[in-house]
Amino acid sequence: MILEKKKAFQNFAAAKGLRSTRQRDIILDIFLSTHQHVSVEELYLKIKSSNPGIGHATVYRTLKLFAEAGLAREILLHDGQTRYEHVVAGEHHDHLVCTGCNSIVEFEDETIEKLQNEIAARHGFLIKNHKMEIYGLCAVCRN
Amino acid sequence: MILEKKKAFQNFAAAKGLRSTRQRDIILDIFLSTHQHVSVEELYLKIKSSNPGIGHATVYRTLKLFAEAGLAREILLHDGQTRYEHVVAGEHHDHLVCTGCNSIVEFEDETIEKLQNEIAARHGFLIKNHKMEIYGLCAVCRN
DNA sequence: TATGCTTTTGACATTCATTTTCATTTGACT
DNA sequence: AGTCAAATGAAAATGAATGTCAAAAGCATA
Ligand SMILES: [Mn+2]
Ligand SMILES: [Mn+2]
Ligand SMILES: [Zn+2]
Ligand SMILES: [Zn+2]
Repeated sequence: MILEKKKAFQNFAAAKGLRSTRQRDIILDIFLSTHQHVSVEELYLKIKSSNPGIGHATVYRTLKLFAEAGLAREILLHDGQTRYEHVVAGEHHDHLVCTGCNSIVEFEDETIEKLQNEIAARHGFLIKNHKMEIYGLCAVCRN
Repeated sequence: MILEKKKAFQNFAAAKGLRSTRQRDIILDIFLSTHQHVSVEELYLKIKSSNPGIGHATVYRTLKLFAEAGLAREILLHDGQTRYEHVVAGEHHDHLVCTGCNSIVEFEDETIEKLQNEIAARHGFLIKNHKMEIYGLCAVCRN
């Protein structure tokens, strides 16, 4: 799965005429080894610990590339930090976010997705993407 | 309706021991006279034109109060600006956002709201709020 | 392997929304 | 009027993200 993603990025890079660089390899490795919903800063720090040379700007730039390549999805929750999560081909999910402990639970709901399409159609919208987040307290934090 | 909101803020302020100030009155008046989904900056400029003395910080602080008082809802779209919209008691809606012309269409969907509650319950979450935005091109911009 | 051209990088500066600071002003109560 | 905490606003600070640009690195070609 990790190999597939590396392959996918290689293909994307080749198609776009991007060069293969040590930095991009490292950042991809570390991103793929990371849990879901990493903030750019978290990732940057993790990268720095093994590769002190890599700069802030490069991490930002490279994550945008991953998103463009379809490997990563940008997530904007309400903490002022951009996060990225792994994209699993053909899958989609939304998020339950605990405002107590910041944990995130993922969920999928076919019916909601279908209703979203209907709503968009009814208003003549052509959907590009959507976001849906439910904020509240998780089972642990509500007590 | 405007009077009710002013009353509601008075009550909120009284309950919280907040003082009644000229600035808060002005900001509330202008907020209530404003169309939906105003950015803080837009509101600030509108306020300044009639009341040059009022500061940036006060507008930010006061809008947060309105949100806390239940008069306003903070809306974070993806343009880096915080917006506020009017809250109509007992009503809730979500947004279709056109990435072409930045227009916003509001919609309500009972079924989706119900499904959200079920999902949260299934995961033991206590919902505080949620956001759902569908991004795409409106009927005009898709052509 | 060396050359030449172009992309990429990273240190640093910059931007921009929002928050903080803090001296001054103001509201509310006596 | 006097007291005092709350509120204000100008200016500075913050912090995420982006822009700049000289130096470094990739890659095609000789
Ligand atoms: Mn996720
Ligand atoms: Mn709205
Ligand atoms: Zn929690
Ligand atoms: Zn449009």
